[in-house]
Amino acid sequence: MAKINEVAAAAGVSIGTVSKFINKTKRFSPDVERRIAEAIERLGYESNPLARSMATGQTGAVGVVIQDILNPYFTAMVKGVNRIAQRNDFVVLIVDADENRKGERPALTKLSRRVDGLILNTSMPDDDLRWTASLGKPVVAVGSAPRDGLLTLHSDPVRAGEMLGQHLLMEKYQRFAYISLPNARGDDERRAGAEQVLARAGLPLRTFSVPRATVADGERVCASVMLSAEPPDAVICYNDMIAAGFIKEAERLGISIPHDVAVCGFDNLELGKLTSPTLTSIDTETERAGEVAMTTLLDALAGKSPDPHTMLEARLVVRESTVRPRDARRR
Amino acid sequence: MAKINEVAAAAGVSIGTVSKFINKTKRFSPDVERRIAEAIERLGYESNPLARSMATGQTGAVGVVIQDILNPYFTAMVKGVNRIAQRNDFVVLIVDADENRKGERPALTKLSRRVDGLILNTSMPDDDLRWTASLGKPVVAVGSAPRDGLLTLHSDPVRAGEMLGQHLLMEKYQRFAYISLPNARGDDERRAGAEQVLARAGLPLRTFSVPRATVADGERVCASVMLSAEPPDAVICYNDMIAAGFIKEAERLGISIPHDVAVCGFDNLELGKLTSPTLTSIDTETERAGEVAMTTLLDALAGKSPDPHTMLEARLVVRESTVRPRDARRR
DNA sequence: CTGAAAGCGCTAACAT
DNA sequence: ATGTTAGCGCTTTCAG
Repeated sequence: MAKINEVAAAAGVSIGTVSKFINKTKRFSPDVERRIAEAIERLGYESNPLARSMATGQTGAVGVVIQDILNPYFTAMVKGVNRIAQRNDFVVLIVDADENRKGERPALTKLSRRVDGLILNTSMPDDDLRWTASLGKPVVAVGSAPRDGLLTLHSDPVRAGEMLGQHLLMEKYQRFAYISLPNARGDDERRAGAEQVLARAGLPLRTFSVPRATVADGERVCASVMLSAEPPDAVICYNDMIAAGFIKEAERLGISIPHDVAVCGFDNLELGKLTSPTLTSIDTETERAGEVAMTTLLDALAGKSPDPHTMLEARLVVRESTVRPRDARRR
Repeated sequence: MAKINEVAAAAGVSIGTVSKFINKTKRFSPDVERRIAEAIERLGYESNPLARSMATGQTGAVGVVIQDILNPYFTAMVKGVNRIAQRNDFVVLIVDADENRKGERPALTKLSRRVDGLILNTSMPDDDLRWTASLGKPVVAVGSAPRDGLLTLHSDPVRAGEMLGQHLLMEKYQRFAYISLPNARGDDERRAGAEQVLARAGLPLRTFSVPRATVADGERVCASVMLSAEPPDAVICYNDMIAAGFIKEAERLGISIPHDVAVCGFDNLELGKLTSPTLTSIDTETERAGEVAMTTLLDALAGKSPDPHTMLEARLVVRESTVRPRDARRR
């Protein structure tokens, strides 16, 4: 691979001139420019990004940390990030937190040395999150409440929980359960939102929990929730993965949705359109969130001081899993 | 952030000594080692990976190019790659080919400068694929037939098509259709495999096609396939995304699966367990493929010359979408 | 067993 | 308008 000095030699100019030409940081006489361009072309020269980073202190890379790449919620965000990144000639470095052996901090420290900024979408203890500000690079925390020193981007999870609760009340459900993913980001808030709305109607919310946000865990929890003395007639799941598993297992158990029980989740994943019945959920425009996160980061890197805290509006997406046919509801 | 010279100064040794100590490339007297360790600890020193790369020519990064990060097939592979990468202190750089504006070659050239090796899982013209060998870095092509100059990893797509065809024949289906994704990797082979098996039974295979491998496209094609003069009673889709969409739309159209038509796909995505009926598919152990790809790459980087061409066994996973209840089949 | 110094390829401030 | 040169932070050969 040709180096800048070879190009300079071939074009009969100095190495500095080539550098300036490449970075468009200075113009030269048409003759010189032509010679350089021609040399670059002929040698197939491409500037070495590492050497460039070394000299400029900028990497042209961003780090994205997500909880689990198998969860479409996270990949949707990555899609958005990727789109904006590639458009701006940035490269994205991805870390799957679930696969990370050695705690968050060491991993983040290592990662941060290789990138200009970070986008975080994980359930990370509050302490760790706050600590990231000390990395000396801009970080966008997706799904986190506003916080000094960080750029954040989120949609109100309490509000989302309320929407689901309110919707279920309007559909005349009576006995509510919440499937929690303890310690996950937004878990408490989603639950609290639903709980508040139900409490206002004088109705309690029972909580169950699963260890991971997977379809398999949703399946596993279904029987223990539904085959009990007083099963709920409406269950709100921490996310759509769990909800989808729950629905599938209910089908196997001969439990009819939404006739026997309503089921809903959060994130509005595409798989919610594939289940039978289709899944009611909360849409948070995840892909767009990724775009916004990356745009915000780029602005910060460009010294534009963007809005530090962006709030995205959540939307209730009602599908079959929570809506009883008219006559059934009347009983 | 502390630099190596500060550590050296603090420990009262030379900068070279610190470097050797860090890289365990040489041992020193207990006293010196203690002093260095202590200085590193106290200053919170971490070696700058960029400078290190500059000096060694190694980046500790791999590039992964996938077709579409929204397709779980690709993310499953990335999961596997990520696992092995993180275990070996490698970082992964991801590129979504669908979001890539400027052709494959420029994008790959740029990417390759930042990494030690590449893992490719895209549908790329054969020419381009062959060309990647000239990048001067090891590349693992997942899902590609063996090819000189490249490391490859794939499971026989013709065989996979055969399995599905044979299975459908055994279930006594008669009128077959294939939903193709033209130019996609393995499309021709999957189709050919099925076609051969059916031809042996004297049965033809009609081909339809979709522009993208998405659920939405599967939904869209369903009506035009099924609401025609002589609709098929068994359809093989290029992948599970298309198949899942097809199934969902069939449900809406009042077409019963597998009673009216059998549907199957490739990749054995998790969403195939969520549809109703559940989806018959071909499992290619995608996540493991990612692990193997990364392991192979690491071996190549370590100069171990691994098996250049690995073949993974595909497996037929029969679910509800292709199996008629006994009595229905007897008619 | 430890130190000095020459690079890795490029940028940017300073000369000319 | 173009050239010179001192770094960027680290590794590694070669001396001592």
